[in-house]
Amino acid sequence: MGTSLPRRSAGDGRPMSMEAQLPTRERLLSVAMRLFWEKGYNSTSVADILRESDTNSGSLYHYFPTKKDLLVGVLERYRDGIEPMLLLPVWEGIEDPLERVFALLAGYRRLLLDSDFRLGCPIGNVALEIAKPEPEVRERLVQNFEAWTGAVERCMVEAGDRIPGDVDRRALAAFALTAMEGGVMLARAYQDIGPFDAAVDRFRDYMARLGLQG
Amino acid sequence: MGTSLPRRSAGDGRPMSMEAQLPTRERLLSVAMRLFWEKGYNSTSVADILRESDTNSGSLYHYFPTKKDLLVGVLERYRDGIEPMLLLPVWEGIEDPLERVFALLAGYRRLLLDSDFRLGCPIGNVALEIAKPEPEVRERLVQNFEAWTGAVERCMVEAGDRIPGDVDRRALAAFALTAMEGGVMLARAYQDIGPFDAAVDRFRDYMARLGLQG
DNA sequence: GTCTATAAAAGGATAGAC
DNA sequence: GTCTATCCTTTTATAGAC
Repeated sequence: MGTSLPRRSAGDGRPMSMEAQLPTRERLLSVAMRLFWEKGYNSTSVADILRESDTNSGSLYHYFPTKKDLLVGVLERYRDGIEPMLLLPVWEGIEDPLERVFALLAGYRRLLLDSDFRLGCPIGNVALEIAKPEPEVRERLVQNFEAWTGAVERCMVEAGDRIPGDVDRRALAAFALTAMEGGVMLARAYQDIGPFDAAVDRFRDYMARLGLQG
Repeated sequence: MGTSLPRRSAGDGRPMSMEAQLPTRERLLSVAMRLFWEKGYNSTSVADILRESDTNSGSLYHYFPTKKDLLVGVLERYRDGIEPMLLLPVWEGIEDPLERVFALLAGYRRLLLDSDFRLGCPIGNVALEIAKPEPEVRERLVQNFEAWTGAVERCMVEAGDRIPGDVDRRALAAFALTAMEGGVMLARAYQDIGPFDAAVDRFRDYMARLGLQG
């Protein structure tokens, strides 16, 4: 009995989260993803991660020799989660490719509001937080931006002749990312969704004027 | 003799910088501005600031009871420096208000290139680095963004009927800020000026299409 | 792979003489 | 206002038994 049940008990009175049932390595990544997102990389200590994941130091350093290695693992999970965890939910029931672009932006809007402006883009945070990222980290940041931009670019391509043929789809997708990141930054500083909405409105207006000129 | 000369000698062999001649409080602010910009707030230790400013701990804590107070002072100096230190230099010899907007953006481009992508917008860095800024800090971040946006808005207003009357000048200025911040973030992550140029190009194209449709 | 214990350094901040 | 010395906490990381 109980052979493959989670070996850790909730006997300390703390509520048992879903994270608690994961195997150690996954549990560490899951908790680190959340804490890096909420508090930032530098402001999250290894001790924070050990406590919230109910893991011992020896186990963490068994899987991740340094804190930076843990960040690399987290960035890879963000990257691999863009399709299933970010795009799939916000694109549910939306077929129109251009509507999908704005549904994605609306997802960040929702996140800002639901978190009272504590959560924005986890990649953008790390990108500005770490002044001189080591190559391992920087490469994963770029991979995340590339995956995001690539997905939006495919929407722009699928929009076909609704966008004039001479407009660079890739550049349009990159501009959506730029506007999102800038909008998230300002909304968090102002603690007001206004600057984010303003950025999306300008981007939407740009798209509209592009179309009108086809 | 030597009554009002800087009381600190360069006898330790290190080169004497211009910062070294400032009174203590100014010297601390000057060095902290530079280090927060280069390394970020969290990654700059009080010890770093003391070493680079050749100051004793007691003096720093005499002027700034906590590290956060020092950050507040730095943010106020960034804010007050926007006109004289940022705008005045890049607008030198440029009278056309719309050209001034792009000259400002070109200033950030220059900064990224000259610093090999180590320096971007010091305000944007802090805005994303500090997950839950205390009110004192957050207010100064907003003041910086407001001062920047206000200056660009005045350019848009001065452009008069070159921008159609029904276009919101303030919204246009805010979009310039959004594009700049997003562009700087991506350029630093990619270590490539391409993403920044792409953002400015899209913004310029948007401005052009606005004008054409007046 | 997991556990406890702890090292070793860096962090922000303070005390008290001058 | 400045100086030296130092406190106390937190930090990342390691040792070595199980």
